[in-house]
Amino acid sequence: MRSHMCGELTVAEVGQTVRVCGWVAHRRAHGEHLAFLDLRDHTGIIQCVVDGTTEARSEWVLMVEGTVRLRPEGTANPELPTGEVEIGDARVVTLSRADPPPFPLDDRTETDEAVRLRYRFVDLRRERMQRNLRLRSRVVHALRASLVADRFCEVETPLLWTPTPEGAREFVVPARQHPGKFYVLPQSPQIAKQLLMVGGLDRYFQVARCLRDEDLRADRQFEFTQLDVEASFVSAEDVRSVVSRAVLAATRAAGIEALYPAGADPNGADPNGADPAGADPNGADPNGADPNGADPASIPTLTWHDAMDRYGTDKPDLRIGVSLVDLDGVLAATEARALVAPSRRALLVRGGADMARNRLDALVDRARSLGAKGLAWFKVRSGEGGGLALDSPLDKFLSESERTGMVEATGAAPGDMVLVVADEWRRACEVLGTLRVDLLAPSAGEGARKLAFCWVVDFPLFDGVDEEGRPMAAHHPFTMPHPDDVEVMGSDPAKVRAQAYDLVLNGWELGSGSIRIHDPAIQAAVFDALGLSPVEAEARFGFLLSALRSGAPPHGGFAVGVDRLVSLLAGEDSIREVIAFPKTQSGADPMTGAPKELAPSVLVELALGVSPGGRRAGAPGVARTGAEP
RNA sequence: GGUCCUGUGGUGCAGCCUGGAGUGCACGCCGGCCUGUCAAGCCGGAGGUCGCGGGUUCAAAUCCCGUCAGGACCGCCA
Repeated sequence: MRSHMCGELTVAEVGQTVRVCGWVAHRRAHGEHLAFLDLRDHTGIIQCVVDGTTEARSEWVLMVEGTVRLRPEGTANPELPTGEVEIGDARVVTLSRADPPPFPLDDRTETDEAVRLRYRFVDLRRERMQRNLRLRSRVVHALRASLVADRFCEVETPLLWTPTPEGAREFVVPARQHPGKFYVLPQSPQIAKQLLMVGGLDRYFQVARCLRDEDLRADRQFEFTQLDVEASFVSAEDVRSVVSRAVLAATRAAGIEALYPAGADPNGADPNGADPAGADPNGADPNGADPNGADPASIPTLTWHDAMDRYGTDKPDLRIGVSLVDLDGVLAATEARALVAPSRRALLVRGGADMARNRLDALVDRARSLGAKGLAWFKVRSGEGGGLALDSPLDKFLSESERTGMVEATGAAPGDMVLVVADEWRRACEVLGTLRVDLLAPSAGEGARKLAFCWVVDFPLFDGVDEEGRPMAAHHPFTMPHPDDVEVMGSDPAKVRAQAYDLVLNGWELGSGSIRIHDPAIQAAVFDALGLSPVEAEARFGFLLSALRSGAPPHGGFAVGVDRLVSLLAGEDSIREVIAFPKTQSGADPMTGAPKELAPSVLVELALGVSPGGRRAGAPGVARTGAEP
């Protein structure tokens, strides 16, 4: 039907008769003798010159045949890649007419997202969406190629799975042939992939759809995609190496070569000097000869404890070249009662000394809302005789050695500000860690091309307690405890480290994984620590426990959040921008009108009854749904 | 379950705080003119349940209450 793509016509094609197909991006009619049609496909735009008039309008679908020629002297358009040439003597065939577009398709105006989603089939024509979805395709292809090169085998697992009442709320599917019984859609293929290891698949991966019926966010949809990985006879390092190679291949497929930081200066390095990865976005070749060329060691690893201690979070943003500072030594004997606590941590804010009082008050409020008892601030100024002075309500309680100690420990200089939280260790770190991101994180625009991956390892096995005071699994209940900590599992569960690890990118958790328990005895001990009785455990996970008794290889794995990875690589704040047909925050689809009620006959066949009193029982708002074309 | 922001011709916004005629801007749409434009230009025109309901008021886009929708966040997301 077509001989060329719109965006690929150049001076090399001058003189050729070509046929292109696409949508009318712009029409410029000059009376009865001349009209210009800008024809668009996903490769770009080409100007077609009609000698006469045209009835074509915006977004009509045309086939245009004509001769490529150089544009007349002085009429080239340097803004267009095809701007040197045009299709002359254009003969136009209308393939499809179109209503006027419901919103502008250029990227200059930001249209309301509900309108975009209602007409998503039109929204997807926009350059931004084409770029994002094609980036996603390259990234997923690179991930697959990397794992295949590492001898992994892609296996599909069931979508109609069995309820495993742990963790996220599950989507439920009625079983027509078993009235009153239900399948559920998998929160992840976690157990299935462990069974594949028992089944001798050795190295499995899947680009897997996962479904969780939890409230939606900018970075969360009901259904999302994970690169799911599991391997037998591997160490945690082996798994991380495989995943590192895959995500680094993905970043190269996205056209981003440079990682940041090469070596993080924990204190005071200026991140603005870093090279912002100026790679050609179209230059990456996902089919390159060696999909695993990058060195996985270029992703730094830190322990969970160090991440909490230095960055106040288990998902540190290493683009920020400032970390938290321990002031326990400096303030060991302080007279300042507000700074007496089990732990004192400080955050240096470069140039923060000119922060206005109302912003300071807002910071203190923010710290309190995060659970801190207070937030102390010290503005650093030049003092008498070249020394330094601190400007703070607490300054009068500090000794001279405490002043100089604080300044030296944080590396503060005149014009800077030091924030201090005195509290329990974890709370002090978490509060300052949040302020660190609030105050210092690069904006989406300036930070988008900087990629700071890191691995966080040695997570605690348990985190927090449930309503009945039992410890809860921090990762999931199949995670292998650290071998040195197994013996204290019954006595001091909080001390038990897990062989679990997270991959973090720019302060976002990209995914997590662990070495799994392959020993039924250890699995039983973990279930016991979680307060799960043997009878309960057998009822819920009997098939898994049976598998572990049938010759289970040591194994471990990982899952990468593909939507988040792609949105970070694309520089988008919301994963909805890298998903073709996402749902709104309330879980609706403005295009199809889903979710909808079912005909009573369908409910009868499924042996389902709908109880009255549901919030949308009367179904007002039906008139607003459904963009029937 | 909760907090906050938003809702005004097809699109993006202003108007709201301080009530007084559906007032304004830009784009788009329709018609006319126009032989080198490229976000074409010039002239003219059409297009509105100010999300919805209730209240206050002589009078409500504007103030109050409720509700719906969209968004950000908390809870939640093993």
